[in-house]
Amino acid sequence: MQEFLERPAPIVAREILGSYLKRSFTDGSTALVRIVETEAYDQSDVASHSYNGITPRTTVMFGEPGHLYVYFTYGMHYCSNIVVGKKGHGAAVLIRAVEPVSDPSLIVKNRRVKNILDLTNGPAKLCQALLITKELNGHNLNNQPLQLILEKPAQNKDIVEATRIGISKGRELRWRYYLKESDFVSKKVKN
DNA sequence: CTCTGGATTAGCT
DNA sequence: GCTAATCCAGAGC
Repeated sequence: MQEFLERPAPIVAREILGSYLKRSFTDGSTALVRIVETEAYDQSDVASHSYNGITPRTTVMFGEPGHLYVYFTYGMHYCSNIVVGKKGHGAAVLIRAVEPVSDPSLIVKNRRVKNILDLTNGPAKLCQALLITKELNGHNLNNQPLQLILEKPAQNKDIVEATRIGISKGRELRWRYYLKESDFVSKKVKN
């Protein structure tokens, strides 16, 4: 786990597609989801929160890989990242979309959605569905109540590489990755 | 201290 | 396609 995560963010972002997150809720239920879309950020990248070095917010990003970096944005949303790279590198992988593996009804109650496909197909949506808030900022993903379960990397032919979404700087980097066959990807590249 | 803009989303036109 | 919702981190003074 540590070795896998200690590599550069774009590599981990690509290879972590298909891995699982397991969320345990306080009522005893658990939800299993599969990561289908990610973006990479690191300190050399103007779009990254870590670009200007360690601040109160980015301390977690500069800490141990395998921990969760949760940030609050647009006055109402949380987004989740997995800290990657060696300690001190300030790199992370934003989880942009997951798809439910276990019974979706366990998490659908956390969000009001008409279409099941809208349940977890965005970085803030999946945080809402899995009840991820700043309380979990800095959480070690080896532990309850949120665990990362690594799987073998997907094949290149199943992965699409694209530009990142929602940023104004750093548009030239193609650091977004998603699984071509997933219906839960937030936004696919047009053909 | 003040100001700016954001790794978004839902709902409406 | 457009925009309101709604807060706070970070920068500049």
